[in-house]
Amino acid sequence: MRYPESLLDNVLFLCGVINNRISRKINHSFRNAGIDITLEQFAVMALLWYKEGYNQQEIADTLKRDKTTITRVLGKMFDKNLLVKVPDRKDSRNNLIYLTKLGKDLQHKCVDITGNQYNKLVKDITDEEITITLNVLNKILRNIE
Amino acid sequence: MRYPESLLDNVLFLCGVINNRISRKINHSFRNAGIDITLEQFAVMALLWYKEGYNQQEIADTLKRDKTTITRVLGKMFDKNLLVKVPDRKDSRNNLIYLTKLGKDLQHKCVDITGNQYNKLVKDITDEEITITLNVLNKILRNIE
DNA sequence: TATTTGTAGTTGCATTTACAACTTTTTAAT
DNA sequence: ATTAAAAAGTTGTAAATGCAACTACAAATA
Repeated sequence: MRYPESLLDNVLFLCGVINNRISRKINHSFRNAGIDITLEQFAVMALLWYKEGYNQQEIADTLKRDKTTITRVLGKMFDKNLLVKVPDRKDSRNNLIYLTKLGKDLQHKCVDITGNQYNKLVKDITDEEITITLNVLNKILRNIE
Repeated sequence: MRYPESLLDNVLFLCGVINNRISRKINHSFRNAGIDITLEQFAVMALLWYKEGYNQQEIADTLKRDKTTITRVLGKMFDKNLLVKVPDRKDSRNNLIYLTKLGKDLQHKCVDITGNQYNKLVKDITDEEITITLNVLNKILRNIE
């Protein structure tokens, strides 16, 4: 039994706060660079970096969000002409998602920005520490499910 | 330069996902126990466990949320008669926040539930691993600010 | 003392998030 | 072959979240 006394000794609290703070920070960086996109929207673009043509459910599963969340995030990205939705001929339930030219251009700019931020965040942390942390967080994630 | 390739090798992604999943899980536990409260509302109650009479800004600072967020979370808790807002005589800008009888009763039930959940989440993780993880997360948090 | 600056709180607006309930389409089972 | 079950997507509703702009009050300064 080791229930933490202080919030900053609580892994779960820290995860929540880091999540909020990072979102704000990166959203800010995007805006400063004149890029009208949010971190959540970027997460979709980052996925499509490796492979295009996912359907919405696959995107939801990979990003570990509810599919209704993805419906709405994608909706905003369609409106901004970053993505297109192509009906799947083989299974008409699926929407396959592709980047537009505009989406691809933005993707590159955003990856630069987030890569930069990431390096700032993990400075003065050793590779070993990161490895252990990743391990612990993945264990916690498995323990939730 | 070590920008992670997979999402599950990304501390920031993991923090976000863990945050979402935990919220859902604990909100579910509360609902199953017949408690009409959310994790965020519980966070406020947990704070007041140690000391009552915080003002809203202090609550926001401690929970690392914007004060507008706190205004609204508290609003829902006032509606449910969990908290009361007392004007500060010494500085009439402040609202001092106190638990009601109902709030205190719920507080106890909720602490049991979250304590239980916490122990499940960190099972098969050593104290040393937790310590390192806390250290890393706190470093990241400082690097954001 | 009067004015400026700072702090606490609220409201309008937008985004992300999920659950419940629904439609449409596909797959499985009887 | 018809029915039942599962899967993909959307919409309604609600909570948490933050930013911008605002009011009200307090503190500092000129």
